[in-house]
Amino acid sequence: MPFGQHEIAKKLDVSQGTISRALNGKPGVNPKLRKSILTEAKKLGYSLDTNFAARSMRHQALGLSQTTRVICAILPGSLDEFSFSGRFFKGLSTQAAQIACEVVLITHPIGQLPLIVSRGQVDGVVRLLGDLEIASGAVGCPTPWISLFWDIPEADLVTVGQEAAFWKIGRHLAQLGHRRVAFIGPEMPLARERRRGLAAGLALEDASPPVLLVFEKPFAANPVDTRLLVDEVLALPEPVTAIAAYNDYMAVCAIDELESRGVQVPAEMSVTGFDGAVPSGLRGHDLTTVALPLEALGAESVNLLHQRLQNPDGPRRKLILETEFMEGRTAAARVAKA
Amino acid sequence: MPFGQHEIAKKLDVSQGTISRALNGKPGVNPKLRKSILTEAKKLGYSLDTNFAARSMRHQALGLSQTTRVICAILPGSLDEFSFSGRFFKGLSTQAAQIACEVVLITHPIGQLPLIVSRGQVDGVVRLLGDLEIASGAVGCPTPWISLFWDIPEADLVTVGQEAAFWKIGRHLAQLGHRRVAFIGPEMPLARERRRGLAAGLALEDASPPVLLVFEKPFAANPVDTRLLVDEVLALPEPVTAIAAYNDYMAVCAIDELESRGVQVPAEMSVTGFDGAVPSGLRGHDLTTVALPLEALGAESVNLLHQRLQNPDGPRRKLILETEFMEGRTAAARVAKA
DNA sequence: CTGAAAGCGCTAACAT
DNA sequence: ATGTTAGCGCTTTCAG
Repeated sequence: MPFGQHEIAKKLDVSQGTISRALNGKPGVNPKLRKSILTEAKKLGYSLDTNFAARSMRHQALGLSQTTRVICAILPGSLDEFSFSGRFFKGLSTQAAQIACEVVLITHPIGQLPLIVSRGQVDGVVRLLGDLEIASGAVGCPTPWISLFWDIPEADLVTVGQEAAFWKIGRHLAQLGHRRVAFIGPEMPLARERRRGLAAGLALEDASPPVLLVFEKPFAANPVDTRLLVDEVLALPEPVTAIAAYNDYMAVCAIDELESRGVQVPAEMSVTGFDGAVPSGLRGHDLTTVALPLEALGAESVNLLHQRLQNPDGPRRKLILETEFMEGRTAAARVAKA
Repeated sequence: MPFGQHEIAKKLDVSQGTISRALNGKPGVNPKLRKSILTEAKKLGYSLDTNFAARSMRHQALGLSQTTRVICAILPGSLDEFSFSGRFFKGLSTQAAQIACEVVLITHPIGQLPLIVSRGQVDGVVRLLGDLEIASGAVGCPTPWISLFWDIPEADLVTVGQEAAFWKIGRHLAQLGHRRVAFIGPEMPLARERRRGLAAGLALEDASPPVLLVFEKPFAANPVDTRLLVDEVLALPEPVTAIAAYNDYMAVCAIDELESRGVQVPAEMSVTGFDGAVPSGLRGHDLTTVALPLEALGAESVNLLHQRLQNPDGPRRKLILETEFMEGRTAAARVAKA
């Protein structure tokens, strides 16, 4: 069914090599002949992409640049991440268009790279690793790639200031009068950065020293573990008045658990999140959180990747973007105890 | 930088053909030798995908099935569609995993197919065409493909019952006492189906005959045109009490316009949408609408595509799924005029 | 300006 | 059981 340059060559009674020259815009083809070749190719629906495999094989043989003009974004597969993915993907696609590239999105088939990546059909990859992959350490990639949020030695990094973001949350809670706060999250380096910022934000000078209690489990960013952590928080002999969650997803799960146990949010317990990407199935919570600059993260990822492709041996780069505090309705002023 | 089977052959001092046989699991290789070949390949990081281009070229030469195990979903590029895309993509990916395929998502580079499609790097395509493409009629595709919602002769169809869905909206509005209703939408075949269902739903037997006023413009599913249509509706000498929009996006835009002109929703004007995919930037409206079965649409698209790939010359198929009416807070009972 | 031919890595048919 | 070879469609070099 597919056909090649030979087909056009036969029709025009020239050699197949000439067709190649004409289609590639190489010099040394009679302008008249070239025009008729281009016409015939269009008529037959032939383009140099028609037999892309052969072409790229030949390019490889000649050590040519082998650029595919395609970038692959790999994101965790859970539906809950998709309000994240939407705006991020928009940023990726828009910026990619600026450098004449396309972006394809794929949710991660765990434990291995997507086929189009392992087959070398993309120039580069932008990737948000999941907790499990970080833990397993299996993060190879045959092309240059950008890591989102996780600082991986072999990849360039695009992230946000974690400490600064949680400092904003801490300060907000402090201003609301909260002095005993629980942090719930997974046992990960990112969680450590976040609670460090939180502690700093809580430590406003003109208030009593804050108490930050940390509740962490290995892979806690799921409903079951979040509920367990919340239960632990509620079982404290001396209660806290606020829970700062590792991310919005955990915050929403925590609110569910609190409400199901009869604890009013924010009247009896303030809850904050992080990332501004509340699962769409759980609307209306109007979470107090810190929003990620999702479009910018996408756009800058493409920028950094592009620079890396231009200069494969350049120094590794890290880009840290700013976050924005979002006041919602899940954190309120601490009420004095009875 | 890339290397081939020849590299392994040299290391083990066998012929390259034997490497090929071993890696492809063909008979006629000494089990011991095979094992050492597999081990060496793994050590060197070689797989049959390493030089995918050469392999698929050879397959083509032999007329083999040429299956890439990759499906491409092409959706309109606007951010506003993404709450749609998320659940739909989830359905696609989940079902694709069942047939050992991967799905990549790409937002549409207008006027041409994505590179991975035109290069023949995917087995099939699932595609939601935009208004403009429908109008321009340029819908070619080198692989089998599924069209979402739009009935295109050359593709299988996965859609929902448009008339039935709007019948539910019409009935709901009728039950709330609305007899004069405006439909706003683009000038498209789908819009005609929708308002036909709407008219039927409004025509409850035990009520006065309804009046359905139609306001359509060529490509009206955007904020500017929606506002203009709403203005036209508000300028009617004899006012309507409800606006049924072509989709949720137009409904949300319409509500914005109404509120900016001091018209209370739903107190003074009821508004309904369609598709259950409210743009995430415009939450909290709690739209009265009909929800699409997005996961099912995705899953069934993959199913149908899979069947088509199994049986390329089978009859064209259309799959029509059911919708679900969602009572929200933007449609209320008609209040008696002063 | 154009044709002829080499050769990219792979698979399978044929030879040993 | 293993080695050898043809040839997929393409780009480029070398002849003419």
